[in-house]
Amino acid sequence: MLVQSKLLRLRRIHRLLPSTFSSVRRCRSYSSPPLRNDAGLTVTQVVELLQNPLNHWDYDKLRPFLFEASHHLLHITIRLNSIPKALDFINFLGDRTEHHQALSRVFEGALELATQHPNSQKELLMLHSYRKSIGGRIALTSRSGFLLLKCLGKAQMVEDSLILFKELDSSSKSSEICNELLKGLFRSGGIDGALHVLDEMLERDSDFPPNNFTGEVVFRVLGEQERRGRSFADEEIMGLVTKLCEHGVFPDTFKLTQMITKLCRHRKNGVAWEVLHVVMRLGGAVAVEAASCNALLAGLGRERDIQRMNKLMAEMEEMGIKPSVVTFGILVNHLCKARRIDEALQVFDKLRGKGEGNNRVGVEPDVVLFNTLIDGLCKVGREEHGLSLLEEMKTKKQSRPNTITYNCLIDGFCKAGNIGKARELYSQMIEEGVQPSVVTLNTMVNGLCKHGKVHNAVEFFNEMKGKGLKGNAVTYTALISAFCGVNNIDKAMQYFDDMLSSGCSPDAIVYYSLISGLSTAGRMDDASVVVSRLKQAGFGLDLTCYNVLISGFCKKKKLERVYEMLNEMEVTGVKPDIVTYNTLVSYLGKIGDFETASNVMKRMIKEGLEPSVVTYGAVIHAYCLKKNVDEAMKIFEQMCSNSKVPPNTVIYSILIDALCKNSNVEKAVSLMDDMKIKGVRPNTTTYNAIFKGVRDKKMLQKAFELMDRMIEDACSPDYVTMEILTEWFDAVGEIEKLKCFVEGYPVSSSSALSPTSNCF
DNA sequence: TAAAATCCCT
Repeated sequence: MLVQSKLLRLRRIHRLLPSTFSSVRRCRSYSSPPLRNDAGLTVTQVVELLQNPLNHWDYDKLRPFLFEASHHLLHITIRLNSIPKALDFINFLGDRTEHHQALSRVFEGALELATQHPNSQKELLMLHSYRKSIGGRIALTSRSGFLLLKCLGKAQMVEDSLILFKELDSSSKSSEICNELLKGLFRSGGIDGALHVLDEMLERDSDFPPNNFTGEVVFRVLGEQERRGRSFADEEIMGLVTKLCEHGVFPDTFKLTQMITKLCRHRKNGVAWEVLHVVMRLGGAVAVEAASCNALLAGLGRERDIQRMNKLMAEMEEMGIKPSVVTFGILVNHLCKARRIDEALQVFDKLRGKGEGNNRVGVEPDVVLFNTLIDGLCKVGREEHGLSLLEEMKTKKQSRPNTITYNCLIDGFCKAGNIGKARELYSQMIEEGVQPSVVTLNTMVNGLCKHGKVHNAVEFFNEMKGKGLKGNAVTYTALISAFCGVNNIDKAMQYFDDMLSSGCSPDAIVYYSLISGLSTAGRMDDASVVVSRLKQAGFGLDLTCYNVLISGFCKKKKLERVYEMLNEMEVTGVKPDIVTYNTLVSYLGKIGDFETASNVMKRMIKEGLEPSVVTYGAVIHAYCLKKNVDEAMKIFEQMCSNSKVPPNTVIYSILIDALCKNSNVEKAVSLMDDMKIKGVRPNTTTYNAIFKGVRDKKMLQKAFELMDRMIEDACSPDYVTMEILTEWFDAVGEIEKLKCFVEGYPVSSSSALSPTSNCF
């Protein structure tokens, strides 16, 4: 009976323990009032007693402390001020009593001493190992559990943490302890364990509900960019946020924004939306500020989700969440990217107070907003309007034009072909003291290259190098593509080497442009070298790159290399598209391998790819090469009746050429008429084919008629046309008509006007 | 400490 009542009393004391944290801290000054046990000894006297060697310790004098006031043992242990002595004390008592509370208190004291130690982490771990070595016979107090979990968490000892947590009885568990465990588990990537602990904390009427520190830990982890171990499932994120908010624990603006940003970056707009709305619903405008909404708006904008952007903006207004200048920046950017530039300008005018309701929002447009608009205007060819905004910026202190402002405008004028204005803007920015960046350099170089001024581009680049501005992968891509474009492959290769030796790190695109240039030039060996260099640099080929290479190898009739590419595509998981199949079908048709060509087409259809006009063209071309024009015409008829893929200019040209070569000029002429009816515009190649046919059949009148039609179609003759017609017209004495034709006058004798009079 | 703007390949 007596023992039982004592135990009960002890348990009551025990329950008070979490609140003794602060008193423990106060004890560290070792100035607690003298406490006396039943044997008349004060705490100070006991501490003195324990300073004696171990064999002088008197258990009987100590005993009352063990039962009457075990919490005094904590003070005594701390005042020993020595961890080895504390351990002696534990061993001494452990040999003499079964009383767990006493041991627990002394152990707690030892842990407190360890936290004071300069190398506290090591000492705490040592005490943990000690406790483990005696089989965990020492029960843990709440404070002990807290200290040990904190240290195990730091040491990332997940297993030990979990075991320790399980050992704690539920009355010793507290929110603080759970938080420490969570922190440790998250630190070592043990999400599953952490979620389990959180489940307990988040239960209804939990003894250790989540507090703000729990929120700190959990929300920080949810917002982290990358983490080891597995990441959270969408439902887990939603569940945690919802339940924590239901317990009144909300993320701060920073963490909420970070969480939403992360979700949006991982293309999880749906979850991001839900998260924000849970916090909005449970916490209201106090818990959600514009920054978090901005993060979601930006994510929605990236996915072009206009509807939800509008909905969120409306909700912000309804809840009284004040939009910031960034909010409007995102909105304007989105409208510009959707090419809805006039709506963007309307929003902008509202901010400037130019529209109706003078600036109700109280947000001044900043540099970014101006830049966004200027870029938007330039991208739709309204660079002059952009220029007027530049002037407006110059008059405002808070939004002076910066490098990006000029970059946008320079690019706009370059793309519009106004290189002169682009150069002028460049000089202007230098005059205004706005520093050009590598983007400025790239924009100018690319603009000059795209307008046939490769030499000027090189000059500009060298000039900038002299000013200490280095080029990057983008600069070299522009130059390499330009030199490939004018078939100066050696120069392109030289720039590629320059790039590598100048220490510029190439991106995948610069490799792609060189591979494409080399392949189109038929230099497949060089292309292969670049491919292996690309792989060495850790990049992979993409679909278009494979297509370009396959096409190059086909032209060189290197079938084994084509198959090599196709195999590689399969291994690396790059799925062939219609372009790949068309290239193959076209090649197989040209070498006359109809069987393989038809197998490839079957596979293409099996893969769910519909034959395109190019596929039909390849097949028709193949039949024509085999002099099987009848079969080619049959396919053509099929295309005409199946309106899904109507024949285009190329298909007509192929057939007209083949019919003419097959001496069926009448049919070819009727196809020309068919084109006119169907509204398919012939090009120079088409006319060259039919001219050859009518020349071989000496159908002079038909030739005149076609010449007039060629002029009507605004299609100009090239050197092939002239070759076909000159000798023939010379022989039949009609060379004057050819002159008229070249000048763009009608020549058909059925014309009412006298053509010759017009010619001279 | 998080949220909006510029340049390159097919």
